[in-house]
Amino acid sequence: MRWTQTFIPTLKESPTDAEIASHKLLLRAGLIRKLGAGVYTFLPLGLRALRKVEQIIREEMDRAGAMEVLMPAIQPKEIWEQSGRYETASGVLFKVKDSAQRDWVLSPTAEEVITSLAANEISSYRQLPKNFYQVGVKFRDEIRPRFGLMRAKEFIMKDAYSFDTTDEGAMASYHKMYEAYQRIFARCGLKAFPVEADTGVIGGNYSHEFMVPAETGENDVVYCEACGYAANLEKATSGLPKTAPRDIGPAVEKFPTPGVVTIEALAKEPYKVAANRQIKTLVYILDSRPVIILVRGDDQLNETKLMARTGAVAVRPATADEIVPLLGAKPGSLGAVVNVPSEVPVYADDRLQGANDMTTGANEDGFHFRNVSLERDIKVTQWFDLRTVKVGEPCVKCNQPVKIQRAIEVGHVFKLGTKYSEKLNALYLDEAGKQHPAVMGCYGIGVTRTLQAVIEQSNDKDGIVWPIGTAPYTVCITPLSVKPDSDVMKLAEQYYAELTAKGVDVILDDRDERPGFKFKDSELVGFPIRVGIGEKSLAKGEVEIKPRSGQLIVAKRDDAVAKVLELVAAA
RNA sequence: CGGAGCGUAGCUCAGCCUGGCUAGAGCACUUGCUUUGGGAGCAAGACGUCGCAGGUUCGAAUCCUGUCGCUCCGACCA
Repeated sequence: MRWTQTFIPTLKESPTDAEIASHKLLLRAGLIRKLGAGVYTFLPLGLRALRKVEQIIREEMDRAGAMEVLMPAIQPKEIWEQSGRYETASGVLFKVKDSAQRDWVLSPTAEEVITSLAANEISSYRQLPKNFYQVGVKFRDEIRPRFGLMRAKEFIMKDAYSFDTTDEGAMASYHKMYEAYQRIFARCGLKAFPVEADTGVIGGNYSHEFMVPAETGENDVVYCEACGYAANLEKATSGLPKTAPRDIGPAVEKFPTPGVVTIEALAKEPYKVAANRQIKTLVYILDSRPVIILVRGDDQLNETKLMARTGAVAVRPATADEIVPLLGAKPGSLGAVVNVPSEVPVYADDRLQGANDMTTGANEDGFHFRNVSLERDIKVTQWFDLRTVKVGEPCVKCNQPVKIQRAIEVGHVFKLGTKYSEKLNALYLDEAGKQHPAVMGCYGIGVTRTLQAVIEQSNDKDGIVWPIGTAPYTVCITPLSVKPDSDVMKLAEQYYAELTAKGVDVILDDRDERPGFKFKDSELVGFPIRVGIGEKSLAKGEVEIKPRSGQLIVAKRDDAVAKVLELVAAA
């Protein structure tokens, strides 16, 4: 491709709405343009990079035995109601009506469609296992689109769905995808690693996310350098011991605490109750039903765990107006010792199990109880792991201190089980003629997000530093004179023809611009290899090869193509 | 949805508080000349419903009301 024949609108300054490096560079390097919040046009260069990522994904999915299909992005409301997700995923579903007032969903994912297909087309164990995938546009009614392609209303996703006869088969399918994902991200030039993950409204019981470490990510990953344990903070547990029991008096004791409504205030003079000897009492509304939640004073409730443990679809903290009539006191004086309505369940964090000598609110403004025993004084409906892990806690597997890292989620694999196949009747007959639901898995990769993650991970002060696998063009030939009959331009044309014939993606910067301008542009866009041809060095029979991330190489004019091919092969 | 902020040329922004003649700068763009190994110089030029609607006023980019869009923080997040 010749630079003058494509469209690469680079910007010296970055538009104000870009906040993070990768978003700025996507705009500045002329890869994308914004149409509206979370909605972007891919320009020629951006589309080429996107296609590279897609191509890698297709090759690895095919290699792993999956088949490509293409499913509708417009889906009837009914199948979403059948799976139950019309309600549970309601917050992010794009819902539309056609002119006949029929309801449709713009697809955020395709479990319903593929499972309907399997229900109709697959009837025998002889047809299994199968894994279908597609690459296409997905929609999500993001409340707040952010960071360019990272969190958009419309994006490209690769989604795959496996069907097996048995749980073991499903695990095998899962692992094939898990391995394919590792290959895909490595080929994209990304440092991505798998972590244990929550399954959210997709459902299922086993799941990993593929994370790219980045401070601008929207996830926190807990990991242990000693043993390799890694989990999303929403899922992670640690090896902290339970609260140590002590010798205590025979009964709880009420004491006045006027104006004290925080853990911190109670920890100070004159009360001096350490946070780890306090019970934090929270009231939440789980699917419109109030519950009391107890965690230790120095712990934070993890709302994702709360949803996962209770199966709730929507959780939110109760408001003060809801709490007062329920427990008789305002937040800050709440507890679960007395005055707990019998229909309100009490869920307590495991770490409080067996704890005593604790202090908690008395459900009376301005009063607390001390000398509280969880066992003796509180009727706990159910114990759960509900707390959020903190940096430095002992690893749940090996007891070494864990670390926490921000990260971008680029892929997610789920073992779904039979949740969808049961609801949508994807049944098969086994050898004995007995009917079973297929055991499913689903596997997503955010393609556009992956592209941006590559840029977020690979850039410097001058611009993007494309890994060779995802670069829109691998080589940029930069003649410093573009006069058609000049030796410089003739050689540039020759290199262009030779490299193109060898299957290398080459762009020839044939713009009649000053050298500095062209150099800056090629570095901003980030082509992995630049071949510079100038009159002065050519007079000595030399040209310059500049890897974007390495030292300048001076090559003889007749060796340059071989040298470039060598660099491409080595990458 | 709660909080904060911003909408003026393709981009970055000034002007608004304290209303006043013809709405500005830099970059980008067009033409010419010069320049030619790290985002050139000079000259000339083109580009604006000042987000939109209404109001106040002799007069509104500027003040008021409404509305739409965008950004950030929070909530949310397959």
